[in-house]
Amino acid sequence: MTPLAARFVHHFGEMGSRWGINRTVGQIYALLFVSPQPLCADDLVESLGISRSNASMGLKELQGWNLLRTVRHPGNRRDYFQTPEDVWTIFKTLADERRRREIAPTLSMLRDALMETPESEADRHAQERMREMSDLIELVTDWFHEVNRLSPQTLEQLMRLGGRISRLLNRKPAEV
Amino acid sequence: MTPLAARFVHHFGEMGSRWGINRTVGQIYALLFVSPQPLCADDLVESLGISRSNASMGLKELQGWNLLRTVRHPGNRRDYFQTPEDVWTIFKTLADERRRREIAPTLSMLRDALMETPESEADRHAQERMREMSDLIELVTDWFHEVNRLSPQTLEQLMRLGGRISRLLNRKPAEV
DNA sequence: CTGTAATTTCAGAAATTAATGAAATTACAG
DNA sequence: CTGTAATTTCATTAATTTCTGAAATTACAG
Repeated sequence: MTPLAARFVHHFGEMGSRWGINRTVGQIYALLFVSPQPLCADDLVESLGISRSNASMGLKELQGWNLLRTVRHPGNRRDYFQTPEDVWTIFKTLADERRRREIAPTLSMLRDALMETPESEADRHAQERMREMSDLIELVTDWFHEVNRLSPQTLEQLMRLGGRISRLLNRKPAEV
Repeated sequence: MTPLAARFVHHFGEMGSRWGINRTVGQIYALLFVSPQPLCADDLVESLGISRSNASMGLKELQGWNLLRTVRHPGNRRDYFQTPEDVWTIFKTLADERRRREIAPTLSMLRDALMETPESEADRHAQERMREMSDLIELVTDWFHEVNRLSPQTLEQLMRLGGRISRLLNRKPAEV
């Protein structure tokens, strides 16, 4: 690994805990992301100085996130791994997976709680708050899900528009 | 705490680790969020069965995220805490803080790395990948930042539009 | 098929993170 | 001011998470 790549890999290791992944998983993904060719588990062991089993678990974790592509060479029984070429693909996958793991369970809990008949004034108030949270989360995640289906070009167009979006929205409905 | 509130609080405790906060912090915020009135540290100690020092540290952590409002009653030296009334405010604060903590450091590292002169073909490729990542992150976070400044009404309008946004974007530029 | 290279599993060790209780500090009611 | 209620700090303990090495399993080259 060159010093440049090492800095990148090191940073991903450090940030890992803030992003809800462990150091090794962060480093593995960083290394695969900047690598010019796919790497096998033993490459990771050597470059990152980790155990073979740790490499295996890290790769499995990343595969569970749908963040890896596997490549096989005929006449060689090793698995080689790479990240998707297109960074938008990575971004969308990350967004989808985080929605599934970090938001969907909460939405489901909220829906259940909102079905209950409140037993007291305190419950009534709690349900009101939960309703507000539920509506907001649903609105934001459904929107994100929709927008995530747009083509990278349309998405970029939308992003570049930024806050000027409000001008578009303030036209009269018939125009839209 | 009623069973309904307890379920909500328990869920936030469980999800804490996925969200990058500890169990106690998650539970404190959940309890304050559904509580009809502001609570003091000792209320949290009693309701959550945690130590006084843990309550203090949890509250400090949440204040560091700008997620709490403090209320004081004259003639009483206790601090009372509540969450903002408007869930959009909470959402925006969360988004801003996460950008600052989880994304800004990476962007800064990428900018530094992209200033370096590549020493090899591998470095050249690594920088190309970092450039792609940097551009994407910058585009998305700047956009998010802009959109976060819109009024809750405009924001809701945009969200409700969902994927139909592409129709608006496909008009000829002069119209926009 | 067979032998073995490659991967995975998993129990325990190591490292990290969270929570407690006692002591120190702060801040305000009287 | 003063006394004390309230909060914060911090060293220690507890809990959790991560990592390793050995053993088991898988899968494919020959």
